[in-house]
This record gives sequence, C-alpha cells and structure tokens, in this order.
Amino acid sequence: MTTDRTMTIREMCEAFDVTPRTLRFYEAKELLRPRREGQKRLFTKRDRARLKLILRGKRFGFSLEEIRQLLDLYHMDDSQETQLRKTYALAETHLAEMEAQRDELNEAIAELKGQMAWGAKRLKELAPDRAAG
Amino acid sequence: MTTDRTMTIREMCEAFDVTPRTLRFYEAKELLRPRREGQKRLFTKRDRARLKLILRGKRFGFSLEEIRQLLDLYHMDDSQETQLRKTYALAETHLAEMEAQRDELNEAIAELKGQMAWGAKRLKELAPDRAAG
DNA sequence: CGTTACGTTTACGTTCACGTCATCTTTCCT
DNA sequence: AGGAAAGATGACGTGAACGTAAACGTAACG
Repeated sequence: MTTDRTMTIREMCEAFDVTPRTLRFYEAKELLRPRREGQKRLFTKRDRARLKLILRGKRFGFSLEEIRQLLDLYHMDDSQETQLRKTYALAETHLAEMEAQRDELNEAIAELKGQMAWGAKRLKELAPDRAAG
Repeated sequence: MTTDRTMTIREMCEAFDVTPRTLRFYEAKELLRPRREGQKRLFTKRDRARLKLILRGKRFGFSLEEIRQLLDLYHMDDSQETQLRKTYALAETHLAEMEAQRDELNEAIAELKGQMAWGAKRLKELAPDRAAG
C-alpha cells in the first residue's frame, strides 16, 4: 500500500507550492503526464516524484529542456540497449557538471566566509561591546 | 605591481567569453562601473574581479539583482556601521542559502550515482562483453 | 435552481537577460 | 583624404518560464 493516492491539481499546488499554470505548463512541455478522469488531471505518485526532480533541477539552474532529458534517467525502464546507453552517457555528463558545480560552490562558500570574517573583525573594532551576529 | 592594466571591452570579452552587449548591460544594471577615457570604457582589475563574481553567481542561479546586492559583500570598504551591519546580515542569509544548496546538490549527486549504478547493472546484463562507460 | 468552487482551454501579457540591427564618433592605416 | 576597425548609443526583437484574463464545463450546496 504505497500511498499511491492520486491528487488534484490544487492538492499538488499546495503540496509543492506551485501554481496550476505551472503544472499545466510542465505538462505542455512534456515533463509531466498526469492521467485524466474526463477533463480533470489526476497526479500520481510518479508525477509527484517527477515534479520533485523538476523543482530540484531548477534550483540547480538547469533549464526545463535539460530537466526533461534528465528525467528519463530516473525512469530507465525497459528501453532498448541503444537508448539506455545514450541515457547513461547523458547521466555521466550531468553528473560531472553537478560535481563541478558543487566544488565551485564550496570554493565560493569559503571565500564568502573569509569576507565575512573580515567584516566581523571590522564590526568588532567599531563597537567592541555589541557582538557581531 | 599588481597587474593593474586596464582592458578594452574586446579584451574583456575574450578573457571572460561574453559579448560587448553583456558588459554594457551589466553596467546599465550597475553591476560594473568601468572608467571612461572619453567615450571608451576602461575595465580595471576591480571590474574583472566583479565580473568573475557575477558570472559565478549566475552559475549558482542567482539573478543579476541578487548578485548586485552580493557584490557589496566583497567591497565592504569604509561604509558606515549601519550599512556594514546590513551587508553582513545579507551575507549570512546568502551563506546559508549556498550551504543548503551544496547539501542538496550532494544528495542529488548521490541519488544520480545510485540510478547510474542501476543502469550500469542493466547494461551489463544486456551485454556482458562490452563494458559500461 | 442559482451560485459558488474547482477545473478546463485559448490566448495575450510580462520579466529577465541579453541578441540584433541601425546609426554615429573616433582612430588608425595606406 | 579615404576607408576599415573598434567603440558608443538608442531602439526593437527574442526565448524561457510562467502570469493573467476571458469564456466555458460540471458538481455540489443551500
């Protein structure tokens, strides 16, 4: 019983803090494929997993088109070997990108901390009594 | 003698792989302030440092407006204490964001590696002879 | 049985971050 | 002097990622 309830568009919006427009837009761009009950969209557990990945991808600065490609990585099912290899290769590229980004991010964090230490020192000089934080 | 040569717009473009339009756009948005020699822009070491930070910020998904705020962090000079405190507070916020992003990125990397391991296994089953990578 | 709430499609509007002309100086070369 | 090369200033165009408004369906509620 894997909490496989289907959700309405409103429920999705509240759960993920997005607008209906956004979900319909993602569907138009083929990032989501909710089932239909008549006209109405029904979002499954699978859709929720994909949406989670989409939003994460966005936070990392990937475009929706890039994300669309990436989504297949998490749904490599019974594709042909050729397709599977292509997908795998794409995954390697993106993995490298993400690791590079993480490393650069760590550098940036270190630099920023350095600047803040300098700022804290200056604040301390200006007002030795009131703490800096 | 800190390599403090000023550079023309073309030299900047080649050095950072951007277009003239981009540099003029950043200036219009007050992210850069090159000096002028008559009409012509002259980019100093300081401008180069700022541009580097701008491009990095972009890779991390910050908007130009956010980046503009952040740039002050690296140029906290002789501002008033009040201003310095505000800047410092902003830095703390951004630092937290960046650390959160790094952590999430690490998670995502781990997940992706997991998926790739699964894919590699499937490829191995399909063709035990040809290696996967 | 009206209206309120939720859902749909279609279509035009908007913001960000530039790209792409068109048109003008300034400068350097022959 | 004539002309290409580099730089400048508008002004309009563009792609991505939605926002927003109009017009419609339908299902439940008082």
